[in-house]
Amino acid sequence: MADNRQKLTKIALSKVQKAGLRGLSFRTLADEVGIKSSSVHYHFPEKADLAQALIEQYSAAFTSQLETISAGGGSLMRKLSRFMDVIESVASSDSVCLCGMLAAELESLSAENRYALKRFFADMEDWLAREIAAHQAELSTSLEPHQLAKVMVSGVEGALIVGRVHGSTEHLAAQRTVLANLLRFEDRT
Amino acid sequence: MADNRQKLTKIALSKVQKAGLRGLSFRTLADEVGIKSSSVHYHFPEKADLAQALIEQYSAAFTSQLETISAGGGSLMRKLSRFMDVIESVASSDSVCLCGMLAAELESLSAENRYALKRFFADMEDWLAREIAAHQAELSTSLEPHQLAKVMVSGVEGALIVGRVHGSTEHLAAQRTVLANLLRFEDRT
DNA sequence: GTCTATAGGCAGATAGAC
DNA sequence: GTCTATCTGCCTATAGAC
Repeated sequence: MADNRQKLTKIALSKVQKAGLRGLSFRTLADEVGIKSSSVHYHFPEKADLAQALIEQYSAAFTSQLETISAGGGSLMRKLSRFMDVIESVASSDSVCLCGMLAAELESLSAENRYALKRFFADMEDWLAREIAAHQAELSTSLEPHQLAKVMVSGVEGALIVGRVHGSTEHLAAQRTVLANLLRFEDRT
Repeated sequence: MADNRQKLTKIALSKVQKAGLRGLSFRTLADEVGIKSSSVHYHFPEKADLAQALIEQYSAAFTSQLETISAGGGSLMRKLSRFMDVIESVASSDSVCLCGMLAAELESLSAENRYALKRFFADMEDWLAREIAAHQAELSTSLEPHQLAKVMVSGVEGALIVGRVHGSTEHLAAQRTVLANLLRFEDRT
């Protein structure tokens, strides 16, 4: 089937979010799809090609969700709350953010993989900074939007990784609470 | 030499902070110390034993630094700034926090390793929460100390991992700036 | 697109000599 | 404590048939 490529990326994404790229072998991946590892190499010649496909797919889906949030309008509180919803949705069942996981494995990634990773984090930061700047009047702080955005990016990635160790989502929840505290007004949307 | 055990943990620590536990092999580790891999197994029968020694050593050193900060007294700003100094000192040269790295590799760790990891993060959080609670009057927020502490733990771990992707310490610096903004008074110590 | 078969390498771990 | 030697297993990747 031609859609085995899709099955591969789908299963691989879930596996890498749990065990990392190193924790995924072409053999076990092939087994789960019901083909042989050599067939996986047909779709993705090298492991770095699979990783690249995962990052690009994941980034595109993420960006698309952020655009939906922007288009939905409303207060900054509403937007940031929905941003946290998106982050939370990837945290289920022993998984962390794909790119947070790969960032930990940075040393074993190809140059192309690394560049795509950089872009993912930069895009997230830029989106946050843009939204914050557009709603600065709602903020109870005069900190630079990009400073706040950097803290948020670090915060959610760290919360996913550390939270998983404790088997809880309390770190993400704390992130939400502190975030809300930075806002001058309550959510009225 | 009997102190080969020390050499092993020293080199292993540095390697794991860069490449992860999976990125370290008994063979290459042995090479760097100038012995054979079977001799490494003499000191650490299984890889999990080496990991355990690393976590415990790292945790003890970290705790000791936090105690020094507490004993030094001064304002909360001063203490948190020194806390950030400690975090920054592990960030040099493509390294992240040992426990942040291992947290990403959680799925491949032994039960004992996982428990030691949990304790590391819990201890850091408890220290932060304790200091915050003791200086609550200096805070410009009424958030729960443990909520703030969780955000800081997530924040610094995430900043190390994400910052490394960009080859910069800006994420850690942003953490510092936002932290300072939570404080009501300026540093007068 | 998928298969069989395999090359070639590296991993963790152990046995037994010294 | 360290060595040589080796077992066993897994990995990425490729060649060539179908």
